Amino acid sequence: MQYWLMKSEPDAFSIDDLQRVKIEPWDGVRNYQARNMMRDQMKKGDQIFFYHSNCDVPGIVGIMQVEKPGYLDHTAFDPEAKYYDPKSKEDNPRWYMVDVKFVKKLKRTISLAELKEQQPLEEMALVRKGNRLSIMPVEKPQWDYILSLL
DNA sequence: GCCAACGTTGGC
DNA sequence: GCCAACGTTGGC
Repeated sequence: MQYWLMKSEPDAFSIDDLQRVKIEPWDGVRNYQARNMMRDQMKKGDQIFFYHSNCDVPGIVGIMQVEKPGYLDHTAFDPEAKYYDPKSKEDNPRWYMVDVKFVKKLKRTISLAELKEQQPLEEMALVRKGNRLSIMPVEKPQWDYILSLL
């Protein structure tokens, strides 16, 4: 069992959206590090923090889990799609995604500001300056510590 | 292989 | 809306 954190802009797709649809293909990721984690490392049942970025109060808002491990992100082949990538070919696909499933919404947002105050979390990529990775692994002790803040 | 230019992310 | 920090692209 591994633990992860995935970012989404709530204007585009929020924890409430996930609660409504239950299962969502996490498409549109166009970053190689994130791609590699989805394609090679994420397993069904892995637990994931849902993080709201680019909003009034950025932070962790819920928990989801991997429902379907890495598979082709077909939206890269579609010229009409927002994240169309003409360099991703069907015979040599470049991008992958996973399906995620709603687990729960936290009773409050654990804000980035609060996370930055936590000494046990200072090694987390999330709180490091300039971090832009939209998917990152979370260590089990960090996962437990964050939940203990609730 | 270097690096300038450009585009994107995301906090503030 | 600004801008720092990155990642990508493409000329050389």
